[in-house]
Amino acid sequence: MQTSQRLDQQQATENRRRELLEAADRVVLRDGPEASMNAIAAEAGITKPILYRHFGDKSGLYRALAKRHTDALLDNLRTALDSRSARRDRVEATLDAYLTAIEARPQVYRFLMHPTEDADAEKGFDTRRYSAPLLRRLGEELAKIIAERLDLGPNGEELARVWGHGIVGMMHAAGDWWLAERPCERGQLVAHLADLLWGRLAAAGDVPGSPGF
Amino acid sequence: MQTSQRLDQQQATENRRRELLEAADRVVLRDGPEASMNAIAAEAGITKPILYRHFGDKSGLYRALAKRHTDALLDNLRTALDSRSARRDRVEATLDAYLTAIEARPQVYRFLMHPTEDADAEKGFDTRRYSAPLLRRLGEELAKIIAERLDLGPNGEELARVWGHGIVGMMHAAGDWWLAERPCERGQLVAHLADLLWGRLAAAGDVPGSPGF
DNA sequence: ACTGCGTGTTACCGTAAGTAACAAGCAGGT
DNA sequence: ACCTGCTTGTTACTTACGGTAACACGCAGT
Repeated sequence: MQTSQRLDQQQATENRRRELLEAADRVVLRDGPEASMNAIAAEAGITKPILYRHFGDKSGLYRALAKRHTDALLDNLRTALDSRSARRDRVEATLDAYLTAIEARPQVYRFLMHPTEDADAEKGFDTRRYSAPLLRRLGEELAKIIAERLDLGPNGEELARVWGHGIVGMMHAAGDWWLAERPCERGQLVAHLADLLWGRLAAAGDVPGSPGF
Repeated sequence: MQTSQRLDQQQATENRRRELLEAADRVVLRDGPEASMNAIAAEAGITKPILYRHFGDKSGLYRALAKRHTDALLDNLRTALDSRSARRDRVEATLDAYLTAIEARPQVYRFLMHPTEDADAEKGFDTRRYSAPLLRRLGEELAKIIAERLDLGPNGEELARVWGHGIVGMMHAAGDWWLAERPCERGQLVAHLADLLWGRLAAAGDVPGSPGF
């Protein structure tokens, strides 16, 4: 009968796809995001056209690859956010989880955050096409959580989305810089960022004689 | 005499360089950051090798181009930060200046924020090579201002740097998302972000029955 | 006249993305 | 047995881009 046949086939190609993604992963981890399709195909023991059949084009492959890692990272962050403790502790745990992840595997992180652009550019320039997909997704995800757990009054939906993207951006930029310069311990960075979110910027005093801030 | 000669010549090549940069600017504004060296050369009415003589390689040209725009943007932000008013007003003015800039010229913004990577990758992967130069520079600049104007106690230097990069990242990510989705007016976005920096996240109440945040 | 230097060219190389076009294995139906 | 259709795989190609070599012109100053 052909229906279970079809299912077998479907599963087979999905397995194949998974294998290819794992090979691509190895190459990207080794060579960075600029890995060529040829190199990836070679690692998988095959040649280019098969990759193209499975993933359409390079950005397709990279999207699939990014999804895997993003899903994994999001899981980590969610469990950190769901720990049963005070809000500040949860926020710090989440920041820490993110920083731990990018510290442990900077190549993956670089790949996710600075992807090679699609560059099809269909019509003029579509701004939404040109942003790091991980950033956006994290932002939306955080926005959802904020919106459903915090009482932000009217306009809360909008506020939550702005905050979601803003916080994720803060975390990303600070993490990026920290990873490059290593100016302090991870725990320090987490504390500093939490302080910022907790309004210490607004509360700080001016330096006497300065034009003020 | 050769000394004034030398000066004339030097100025001449600098003028030429400026012309080339302006041509490159036009192309990048038209075609986006993926503009080819050929296209830029054509726009300037010349051919590739001259570009390479002036700028070394593509990333050299792009660095020069980015510097112009970054300088201009930084000027705007600085004057916004220097306005004589309450801290919150100044912060909002700065956010607004940034958002106005990226709104007015999204192509420039895209070029600055999502640059094509250097990818020489000398030794393994040097993380600091792979980040948007504008973000870093803005972060450092803001850190300097924060450090010199706010009294942050011991560790203030480090705190200021973390905050500088964090705030810039927040502004960037939120702006990026806002530019793509246009979920609200600019003024709204500014207010929301300022609220976040002013600690409203910490102060908000839990939704009753939620796992908390 | 010769030298030096900056401007400009054409023609080329290497590499990478992406695409035919074709070959082989393996179901199932007749 | 034979054909059909589908998936997997190949080789060989095109196109485009970054970058470079080699050469030619113009134009100061000695």
